Amino acid sequence: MSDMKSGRPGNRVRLEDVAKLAGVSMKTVSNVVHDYPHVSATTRERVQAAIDQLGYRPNLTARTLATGRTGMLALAIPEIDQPYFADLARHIGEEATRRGYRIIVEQTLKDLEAERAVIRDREEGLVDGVIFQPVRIDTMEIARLRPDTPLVLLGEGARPLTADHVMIDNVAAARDGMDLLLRQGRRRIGFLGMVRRDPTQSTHLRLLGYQESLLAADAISDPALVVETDWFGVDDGITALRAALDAGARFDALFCRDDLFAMAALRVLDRAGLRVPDDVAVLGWDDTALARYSTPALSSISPDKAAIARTTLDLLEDRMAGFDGVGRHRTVAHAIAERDTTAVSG
Amino acid sequence: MSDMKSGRPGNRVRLEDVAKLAGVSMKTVSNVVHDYPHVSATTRERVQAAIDQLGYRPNLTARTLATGRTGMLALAIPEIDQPYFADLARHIGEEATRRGYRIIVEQTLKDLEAERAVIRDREEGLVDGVIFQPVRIDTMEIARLRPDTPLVLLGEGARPLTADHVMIDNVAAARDGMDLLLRQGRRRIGFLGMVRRDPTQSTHLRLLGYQESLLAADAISDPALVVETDWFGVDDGITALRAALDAGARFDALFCRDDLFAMAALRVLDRAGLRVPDDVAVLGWDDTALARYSTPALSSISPDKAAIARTTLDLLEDRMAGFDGVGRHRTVAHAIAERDTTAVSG
DNA sequence: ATGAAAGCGCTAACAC
DNA sequence: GTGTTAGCGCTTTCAT
Repeated sequence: MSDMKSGRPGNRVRLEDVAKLAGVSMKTVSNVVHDYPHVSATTRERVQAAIDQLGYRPNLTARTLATGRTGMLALAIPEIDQPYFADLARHIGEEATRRGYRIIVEQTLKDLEAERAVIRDREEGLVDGVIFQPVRIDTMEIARLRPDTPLVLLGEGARPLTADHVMIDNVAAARDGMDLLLRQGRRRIGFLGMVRRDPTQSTHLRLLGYQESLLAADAISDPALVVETDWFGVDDGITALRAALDAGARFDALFCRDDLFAMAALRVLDRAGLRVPDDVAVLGWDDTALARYSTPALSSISPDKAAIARTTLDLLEDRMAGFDGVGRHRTVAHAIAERDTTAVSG
Repeated sequence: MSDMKSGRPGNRVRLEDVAKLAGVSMKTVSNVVHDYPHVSATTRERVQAAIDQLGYRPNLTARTLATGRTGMLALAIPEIDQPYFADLARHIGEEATRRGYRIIVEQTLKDLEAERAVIRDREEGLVDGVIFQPVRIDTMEIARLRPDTPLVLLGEGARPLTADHVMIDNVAAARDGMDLLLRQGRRRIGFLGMVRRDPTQSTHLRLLGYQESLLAADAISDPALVVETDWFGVDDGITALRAALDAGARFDALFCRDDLFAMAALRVLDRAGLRVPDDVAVLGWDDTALARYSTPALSSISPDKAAIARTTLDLLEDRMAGFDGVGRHRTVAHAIAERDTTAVSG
């Protein structure tokens, strides 16, 4: 009942209070807090007792100011509720916790100004490092800024020479997915999700792999099989695929830019009375919850998200430790999660 | 090429550097930075020029130490990649940004120790407030701790008198969902997802609403219609529902504890050759991406997540402004997103 | 093994 | 309108 003044700061227990109570100097308390070995057992005990009695917790802000380390990392992504980014955040969050960092999530909402803010905020000393999946911002704009804070880029967007980069090999992954479909004897394989004006490179790279595979397999490569969309997302996918079918397009498989477009495919195909996978196989990308839990379960290109998280943190910790070489690009493994939508009938 | 010493802190531009260059005092620079009105135009200009030339950015940590405000909020949730929490994080993140806060995401992974850490960390001055959806931790354990930092609780778990609380009326929402099903003439309505040893109250409350509706409508209330599961998640749901069907249970509707169990229902019903919604209607809870994008599209109880975010921030800002009354409990609106799985046939 | 004191960069009260 | 200065709470040489 003593200091219940609504919990406002100001009446918090400080290092000095502990020192006073224990009858030692601040340095000694600090030593105990940090498990510094050269402290006599009795002193340690006395100090610990004072800490417990007072319920002392070090002020992290003051520590940050004194040490220059915040112990925080920024994770800047377009939208946390997009299944892929939710998965990514989970993995990066876990890996960060494992290594003793906290994560500040910055949603850019695919907005250019918000992405610029991410880059600028690096300079305010709030975080030790930044993990950033840009969508809109230009490579050179990132490169131009002072490298005040370690930065690792994710995805296929901007890739300035000054920053590290983690991604999967989109072209190779697309080819792997296509090869699976081709091995099943699928020949009229459509590409769903050729997003017009996609500010990132991803769509382009995946389409490239799609084309390469088609060429190598002597399968049908027809512009009519490539379904363009106005933008990302299930609704755009539904509209576009429906229009394509109405226009007479026929597929025996759909290679989708991501799981969201694959969900669109499942919806439209179902409405059109086409069976999956018997009439049309469907392959998604990102291996999100959507893929695992849909019926039929969606096969999907599966980036190794845990590896992305590990690699990202590795690179970032290098930078935080002072490494300042030219930007490194790391390619992380991918696999194909084979489920119902590419099952071989029979 | 001057201070390119790898961007390590220490050689950052400080307020004092700006003051020196502009030939004014720190206070004046501070005034300019904060848009303090009483600064002569010429002075302001000169200072701004110095700021731009040096690329000065205020050190947020120092500001925090001086003001006691961090401008950060902690969002502690079980798992960011669970669709409901991803949605929630999106809304809370947007609302927080709107009000000028950043969000630190703390994943507790439904782990008791991690939840305790959340409560303890409040005391380290890292954040101005905490938004916390507990799963394991005991009410009294939360109540016992010093209320050093404003706290708002989410969900139906612990509800100490000392903390504010935001939730939807689970019993009423369950009844609303059941009434929809009953109006359609469904009589053998099952409850999928009676999670054994659910550490939260949610399952219990939803089941309560389910029963109340059944009773009020003189519909069939049969323990065999309540499908128990070992734990949360699609896989547990699939196992449990399959077993129930094998054991002879028959439903014309499934009221599911959440969208994950509803996805399980769609999978199992499909495999069993039962049509949705003609043979069996399915209703989920949380209105996540899973519901919107599945085929058939899942009807789902829809908590007003934007309202949850707004209300939560309102309460938190009250507390941060010094309010220290007894814990307030706010009930937020819910609706039913009606989609294919409860569509009326014909 | 422990203590004293000088910062870390900013804010805000108080002077001028 | 602008300058001085004393903190905010911790870390960290440098003594002892």
